Amino acid sequence: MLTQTAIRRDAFRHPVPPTRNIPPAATKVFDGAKDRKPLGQSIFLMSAAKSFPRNAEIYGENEPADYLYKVISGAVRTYKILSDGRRQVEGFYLPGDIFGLEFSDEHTLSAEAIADANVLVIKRSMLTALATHDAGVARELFALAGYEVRRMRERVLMLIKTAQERVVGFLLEMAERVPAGNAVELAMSRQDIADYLGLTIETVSRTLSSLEDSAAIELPTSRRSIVLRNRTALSHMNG
Amino acid sequence: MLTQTAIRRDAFRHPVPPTRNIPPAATKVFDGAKDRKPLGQSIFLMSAAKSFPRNAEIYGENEPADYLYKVISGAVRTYKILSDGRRQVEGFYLPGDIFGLEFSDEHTLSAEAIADANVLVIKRSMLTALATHDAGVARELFALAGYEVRRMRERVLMLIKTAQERVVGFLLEMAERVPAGNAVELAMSRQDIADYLGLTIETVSRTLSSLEDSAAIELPTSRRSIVLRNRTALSHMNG
DNA sequence: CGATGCGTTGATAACTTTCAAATTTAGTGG
DNA sequence: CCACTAAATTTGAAAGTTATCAACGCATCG
Repeated sequence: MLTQTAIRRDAFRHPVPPTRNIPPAATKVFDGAKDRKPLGQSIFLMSAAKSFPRNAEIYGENEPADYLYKVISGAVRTYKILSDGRRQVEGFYLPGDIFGLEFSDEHTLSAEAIADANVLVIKRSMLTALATHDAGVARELFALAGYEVRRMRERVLMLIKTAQERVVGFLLEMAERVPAGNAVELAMSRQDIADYLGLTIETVSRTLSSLEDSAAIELPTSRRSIVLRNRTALSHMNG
Repeated sequence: MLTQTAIRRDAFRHPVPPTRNIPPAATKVFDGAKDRKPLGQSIFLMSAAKSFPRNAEIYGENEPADYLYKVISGAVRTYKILSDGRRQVEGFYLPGDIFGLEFSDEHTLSAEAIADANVLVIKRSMLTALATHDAGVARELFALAGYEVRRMRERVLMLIKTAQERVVGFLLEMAERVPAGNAVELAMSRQDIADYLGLTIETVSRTLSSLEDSAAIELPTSRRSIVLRNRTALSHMNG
């Protein structure tokens, strides 16, 4: 919808940050992962780079799902708007994360850049073709699907819990995904978090304040940062 | 844990009910499904049959995930027990449904028979081997993972809604999965439903009563049956 | 430095859970 | 087939949690 920069074909030379210790990837199709190889190792070799300004739409629900994406920098959210206007944020994607995986012709979610984002893009038809001849690619695609399933199962588990447990779970999740000590830099707004957790922004805010009161976290003036003060206590609160 | 009958090797001759119009399966790995082929067509050709009495454990969390299962008759639930005793039911599996798909070495969920159940069982190592040589098997496994992802996404969407929306969503889901007109025969108890929807049994019961009061459904004396009286109204309530 | 939007806080209402008890169904044995 | 027991479900009342509506405070950016 909004701007998007030109597509370049030099993905090989892109300063791709080392893929973080994301999901364990399966080494054999449908086999358990013993070794923790980063995901999407060979999937994005032939990709193009693209960038999106803050709040730009990357793809929309019901649009053809012709590409797979990998975040290089910035952050992305996928979401769905319900008929009554509620928004459900399905996931946050940070550098190294892959998003846009679909199993039918159309996207079932929309994707937007939370902050200015650079992403790698690869055509799905290309991947399909590659997977036919390269077992490694097929394996990685399967591993990707597997990672998605596990992530979703954790998400379901989180959504049946109380507000405090959800917020704490979110903080711990983020702390794990952005390993920068105890200072967690959040790319997303409170509203994003609320829509991700199925809560209102007020409840998220109140819960954070309450966590600060109990000395479990600290809320610096820079609102997008949260410092974990007592992980043990937080883990305990996580259910 | 409980009894389990002998394993037979004559799965070919088993009166396998026609796979219902479950998930659309991809025809090409990572490709959208144009044709709606039933899932698990070739996966269970080499399977063994096994039966489990009501409430018997089929597998437990943290046990090695060495098999994939397909329901022939009866019903199965997968679930997880949280540290504080809460139970989260992850899914219900009816005849034709496949369960037990995992992406690591161990089961992340437990599975139990809701009613006396006959299931087909196939070794995962066998599938892995088959998939290496048979692209059809590999495709089906990928499609299965894709179906799981979509199911989970719908589940997440359901869990951010109100109690009434969840219950209505559950009823419509069941009506779709067990196409028997408007009389939905539920295999599971109210407690199972509650744990599936992240609600208490009282809330589920009250919501059903309320739906009956508004003439949207009818609750016959046989408690495991629910008649949908007004699907339009129900769909409207579904959000 | 002031507008502007994001985030926090307060008060109240709505919803869901909890605790308790009443009903009803499914089984069992006579 | 009926009475009886145990289990499941429903219903009621009160408490607890989260949402809603409203106002205020405070970063961010022009």
